[in-house]
Amino acid sequence: MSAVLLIEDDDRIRLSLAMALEDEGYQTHAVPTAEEGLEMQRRQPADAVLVDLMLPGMDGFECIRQLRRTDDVPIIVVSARDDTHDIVAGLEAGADDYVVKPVAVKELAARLRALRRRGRSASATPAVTVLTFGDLEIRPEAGEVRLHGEPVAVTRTEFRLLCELAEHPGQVLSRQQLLSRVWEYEIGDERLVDVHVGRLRHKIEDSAGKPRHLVTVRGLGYKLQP
Amino acid sequence: MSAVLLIEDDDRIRLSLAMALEDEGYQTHAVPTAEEGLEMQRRQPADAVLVDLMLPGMDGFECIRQLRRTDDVPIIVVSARDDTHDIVAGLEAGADDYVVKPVAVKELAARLRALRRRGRSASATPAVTVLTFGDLEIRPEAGEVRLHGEPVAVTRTEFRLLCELAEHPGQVLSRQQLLSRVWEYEIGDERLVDVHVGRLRHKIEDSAGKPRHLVTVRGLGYKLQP
DNA sequence: CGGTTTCGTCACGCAACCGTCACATGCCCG
DNA sequence: CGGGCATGTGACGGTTGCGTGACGAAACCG
Repeated sequence: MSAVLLIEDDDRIRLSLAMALEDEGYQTHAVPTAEEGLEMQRRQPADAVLVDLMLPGMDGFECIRQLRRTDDVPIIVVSARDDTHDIVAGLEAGADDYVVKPVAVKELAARLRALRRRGRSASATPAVTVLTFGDLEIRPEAGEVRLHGEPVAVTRTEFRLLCELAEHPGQVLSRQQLLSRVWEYEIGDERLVDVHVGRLRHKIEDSAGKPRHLVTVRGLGYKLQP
Repeated sequence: MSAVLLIEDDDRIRLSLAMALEDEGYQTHAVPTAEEGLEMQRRQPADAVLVDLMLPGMDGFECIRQLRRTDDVPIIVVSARDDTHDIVAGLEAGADDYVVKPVAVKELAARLRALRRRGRSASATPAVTVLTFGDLEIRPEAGEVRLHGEPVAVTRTEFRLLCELAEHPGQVLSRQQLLSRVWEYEIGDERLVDVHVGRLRHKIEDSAGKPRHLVTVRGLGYKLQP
């Protein structure tokens, strides 16, 4: 599965294209402006970018140039304008391909595959597994936790606790189990777990009062909701 | 200067396109059949191939597949047929791009440049792997490190440390793992790693206080961020 | 042989983290 | 409705982890 970022201001086209891409098996993020697209790509890089040229605010050409300053991601221009001048300008700005709307999604998918084949191998891409719980991402090998794509600072015990829960999604783990697996205490104060769960919640929950991920099951323990 | 092979059966198009490409600065070989094209590419490989789909004898699809068996050269289909089915089939056969006739030579040239930018395929360039982490480049074989394109003087242990981290981008490596892989100490003072990391940081980070690449993950170890 | 670079060790100090406790809050059930 | 128990939370030392500067030994190089 690969992720695609779609930057297109026309609501109808954006939504329908996004849905069509999802159907083709692409995880799609769609935004209406170049600014949002750049922000998105910075926070959560996609594997390919589709960009319209005529956008409110920053236009597509400038968007491509900005992207190219830091990113080697495949870029396809998807524009209604079909004159040679625009095509050349788009490609010269740094795009890899240029298609004219309306375009069949099958064709887009084929062009994405062609680009991926060709794709640069040199740039370093982390090969880390990601455990996803809604807007919460956990990368065990990277020692990293992200909420809404933003890295969250988590301490070592909190991280181990979170990983332990994440390895058993939706399953309740008792305080005793957690003590034993995270702390390697066979006996100890179970309240210790509460404290760390509490601290963790403030970091990975939008509202610590009403946790959506790290839920307590009264009398039994805690679990991490998918 | 780069050489282009044009495979197109229509005499008028072939000749006019070849001339136009010459004007754009491409050294062009134009042939009317797939068989001749393959022979040509075998004897005198061009840097890019333009191929029509409807050809007498072997058709364009088969021609592309044959080419791809031995050659990683950029291929652009130049066809009169503009339906999705053909486009997808052409790209799936191994082409990198597909344009519909009539096409402006300026556009063709821009697409060739875009492909060349992306190019760098295994067979085209000698494999000097370069690991890129934003503005940081590491060439293991060359024993070279560059920051913002500027070479940075790094000692031998620092270099090996850096390579070890770079080979696992985004992954946390513990001090113990680093000691064992870089120093081949199975036991030893883990603080040794800290010291070298610290020294390395002063060289490859713009601000050693707030490292952007060589990040420490408290309680776990270090990692190199893409 | 003298100077320079690199390496490993050590000690110090700051900052972050951890575990404990005490208290507040909320939930269950009679 | 109210007691009792389970859980949340805030504060507070003690501890640990990490960055850093200094130093001597070893290696390297002219």
